Amino acid sequence: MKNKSKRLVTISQLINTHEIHNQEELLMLLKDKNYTCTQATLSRDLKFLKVAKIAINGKYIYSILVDKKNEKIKDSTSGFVSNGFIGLEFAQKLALIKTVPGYASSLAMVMDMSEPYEFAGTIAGDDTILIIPRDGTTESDIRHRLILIFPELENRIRQ
Amino acid sequence: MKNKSKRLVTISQLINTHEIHNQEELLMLLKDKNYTCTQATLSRDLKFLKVAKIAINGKYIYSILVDKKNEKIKDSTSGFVSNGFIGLEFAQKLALIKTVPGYASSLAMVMDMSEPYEFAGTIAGDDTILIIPRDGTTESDIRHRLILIFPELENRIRQ
DNA sequence: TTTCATAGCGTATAAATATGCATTTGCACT
DNA sequence: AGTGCAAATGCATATTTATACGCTATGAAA
Repeated sequence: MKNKSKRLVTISQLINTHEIHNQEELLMLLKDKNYTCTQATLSRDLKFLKVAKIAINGKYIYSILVDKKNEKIKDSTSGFVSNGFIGLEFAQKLALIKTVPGYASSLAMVMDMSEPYEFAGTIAGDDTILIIPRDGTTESDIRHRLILIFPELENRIRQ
Repeated sequence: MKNKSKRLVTISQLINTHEIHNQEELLMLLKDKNYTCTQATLSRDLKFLKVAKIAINGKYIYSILVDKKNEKIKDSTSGFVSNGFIGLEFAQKLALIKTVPGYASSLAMVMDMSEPYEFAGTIAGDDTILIIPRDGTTESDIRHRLILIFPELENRIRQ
């Protein structure tokens, strides 16, 4: 169960680093990394990750549109930025992230850059970020999305 | 034979203007425009056009990647007092206005000056304004109020 | 005009993907 | 520990998509 978010992170990494042509192939790659699941689960994962299958010179490969940006951000700043993270809390259908004073806007900026569907918008103060979830988005959806953006915070984001 | 290129153009237009969930649906839309072909042909066309099927909001829709980016670029360049306005959205009974980075507070200030009854309050970040509607205020009320404040944005505010 | 070569496409079907349903698992709360 | 819930997942299958194969139409070259 709590394997899911790790698997999602792994999948998005694999997709960014490999040419994956179908879900069977992805299944194998995951098996190599000691994740066992079925094609059905992958289908659901790919849906969640907004992975697209697209033709590139005659072949179909998977690609993550939004998370490609993520990758770039992560490379440079994410590790540093997420230092400011203190905690996540939900109230009135809204998500609130507490940060070290001064860190809120940079954290929010990183979050916004990948334009996650689940976030209708975010507003950052000095030490608090307010995330307004899109209607229909669950607390769990928000958590998963945040883990994708900040994998290193998984333990603290997971419920 | 030379019908193909026309069809391809039509297809890409349809994809940019409709939410198409599968090739059957596209087939129907094409039939409406007097193109007759089979699913097999569409599959080849979509491959050629590098169209991707991607999950948005729980549904799968086709999208042409390059054109999506263009759209985003277009959105953030217009010219008026309401310069920075990018978009309006409702979530969790709140209204969210997206602006060009840096523009949120000036836009919010303009809105606040007329002290609209419908707004219990507004909070501006860097590129997002959160409007908290008074209890009993509907989405439609908010839209009308915003149109009064920014008449030039009517098309983009009206649902 | 005849002959090739090739692009375009339909048919049938293979391959790939999505999903309804049932089951299991983990968690919160007694 | 026991109960109830919701998330996670597998299984089986429906749905969707890709493609092998063969036919036709078109144009180029002889």
